[in-house]
Amino acid sequence: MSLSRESAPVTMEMVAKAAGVSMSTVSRVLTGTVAVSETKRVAIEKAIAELRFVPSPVARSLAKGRSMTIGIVTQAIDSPFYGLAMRGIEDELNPAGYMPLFVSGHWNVKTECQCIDALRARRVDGVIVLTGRLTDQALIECARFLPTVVTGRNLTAPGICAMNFDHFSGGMLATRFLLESGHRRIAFIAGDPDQPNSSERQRGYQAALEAAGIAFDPDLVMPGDFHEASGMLAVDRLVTAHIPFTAIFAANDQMAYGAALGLRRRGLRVPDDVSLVGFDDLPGSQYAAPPLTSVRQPAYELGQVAAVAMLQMLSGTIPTCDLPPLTLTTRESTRRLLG
Amino acid sequence: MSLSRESAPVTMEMVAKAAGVSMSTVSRVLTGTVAVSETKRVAIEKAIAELRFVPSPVARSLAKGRSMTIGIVTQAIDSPFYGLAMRGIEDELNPAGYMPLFVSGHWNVKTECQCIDALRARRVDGVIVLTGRLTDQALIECARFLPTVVTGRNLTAPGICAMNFDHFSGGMLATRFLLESGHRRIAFIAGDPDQPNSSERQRGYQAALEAAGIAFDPDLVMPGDFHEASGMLAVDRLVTAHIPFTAIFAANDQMAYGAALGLRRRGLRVPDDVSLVGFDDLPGSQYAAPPLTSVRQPAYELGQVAAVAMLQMLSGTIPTCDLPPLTLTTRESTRRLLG
DNA sequence: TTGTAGGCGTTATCAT
DNA sequence: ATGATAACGCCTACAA
Repeated sequence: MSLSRESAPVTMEMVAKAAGVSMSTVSRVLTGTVAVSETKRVAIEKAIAELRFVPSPVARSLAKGRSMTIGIVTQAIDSPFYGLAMRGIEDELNPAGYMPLFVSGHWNVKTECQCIDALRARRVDGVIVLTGRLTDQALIECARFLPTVVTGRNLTAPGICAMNFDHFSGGMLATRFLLESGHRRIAFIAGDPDQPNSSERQRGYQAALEAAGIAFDPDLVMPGDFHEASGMLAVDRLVTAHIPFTAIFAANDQMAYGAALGLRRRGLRVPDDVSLVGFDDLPGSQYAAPPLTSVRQPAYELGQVAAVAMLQMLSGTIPTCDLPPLTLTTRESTRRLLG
Repeated sequence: MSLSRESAPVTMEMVAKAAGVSMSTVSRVLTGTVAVSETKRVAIEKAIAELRFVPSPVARSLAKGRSMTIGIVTQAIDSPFYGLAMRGIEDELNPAGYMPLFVSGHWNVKTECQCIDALRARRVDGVIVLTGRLTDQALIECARFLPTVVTGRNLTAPGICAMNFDHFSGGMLATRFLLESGHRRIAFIAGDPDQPNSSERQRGYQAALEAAGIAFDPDLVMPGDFHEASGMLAVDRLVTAHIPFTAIFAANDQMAYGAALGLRRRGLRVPDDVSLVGFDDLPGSQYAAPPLTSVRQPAYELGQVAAVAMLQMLSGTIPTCDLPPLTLTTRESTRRLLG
């Protein structure tokens, strides 16, 4: 296994020698800043091709002070939701010559801070923070050094571009749909209260009830943490406490999956006995059994918009931080309640 | 938005000046290679802390020729299966001071090649390829320059550490379980034939049938591509063609989800009418409706083992490429067929 | 248009 | 133990 690998990479100096020119000239055709005589250019390009020379971004970074790398603080590299956003970022950044550097904050303020430090140490040219629990202050501090875009919160500060979906409206959307389907006893499974938009969704739920003239019943609100198990537990509690309900609105799809399983365990069918609505519209929701009605958060587009905004900041133009409105994807987990 | 950001980062030179020593000495306490007098050490450490100095990995890379970065060629940054592996990699690499650099090959040979080129250009210290469609030759070529570990295939070559689960055994495991549960008409939904281990799983299926003395019926084998839709389509075809079956073994969980939906659409219940087994045991399978019986591939552990192997190669020791055997996780999607 | 020289922020090799 | 000094590979004035 102790293999002697290929020697040092081809350098610009070798190219210059092969083409019979100076390194500066090579550098010029590489960067394309200044005109170079046709004859030398072809000679250099030939040498580059023959030697299979690739300029070192490391050296380039050191010389220019830019790394062509954007740091992305995601919460978990295996998150189904942020995975899509990462993909959107990737798809926008790569064509622009930038490379995303993904690090995971794990919904932990301290870890997220370390992520940002690590990214700054790596000399990234900008930072995109996908939600997380960082304080606004920490982000403002980050923006003092680097162009910063953050999703999942509203924040106006110099050097920061924040973008957020309207989770309140999303909460209303789902609840209103259930109300219009004839449901009156709608349980709500809340998300992790420590996460930014969790309570917004609940506020939307309550607002929709109020608008429909339905009294808010706190017994119908179950705590949750955005994971499947908490959705299942919520159903258990509801049933055990003999609290009547004909529909459930879970603050995210994962909890809805858990709730579906909980209902199944109790012999309750979806949607025949209970209608179920989630939030996020994860890719898997399309193939859940039954396919889940959910408030769609276009995560891929979120990533794209975030990346474009970063590119704009980098090029000195004013970033556009506008996100599309949330929509409801109706599938088979909900049904009209016949009066 | 045109904010004037903080000026250039603190350099070692500034630390040296502040501590009244030379840059070399600062470098020494940083790298900890050579002894430094106690008095100077504290002075330097004090200066580092006060100036909040962080050494530049970029400059360090240039000087040392190592970037402390490992390139990871994953197939999709949002893949549920490889997401777990990436997490395992991350969790092993970070404590060792290395940072993973994730790029996506999208199951496309050309893209994967570009990924490797991009990683080499970024001067990563090693490459981990998560499966993919690269030719063995391409990997051997890669290994000429960088320590390379690859998952999902068996390959013995200098400088390469390959690791793979025993998909044949996995296929047998699932099929044997169904056979032992009394099933005789077991349909198989195949995976993408272009992916390395796809046919291995099918071979295991056939071998198990043979071992049980059951004639292999090609009508029971449906083509698939590892995506949900193809699982659903397979069920459609099976039912439409009036091919009798009491169980389905899908070559991965995603197709099993699709199959479950297809069965549901046809009014067939799982597991009452049809038992269903998947392959991978994705996190979501635990909360599928019903929870899915599946051949468990410990993806997180795979990532860990791959990362450890890389670390071992980097440190010059012989890497261990052994993976745990595949196991079967039995859940509610399968039932004993009463004879 | 082209080449020379200096700098980017570290580490490593020398002397001392 | 410490301090100059030369790499590391590239970019960019500056000069020609």
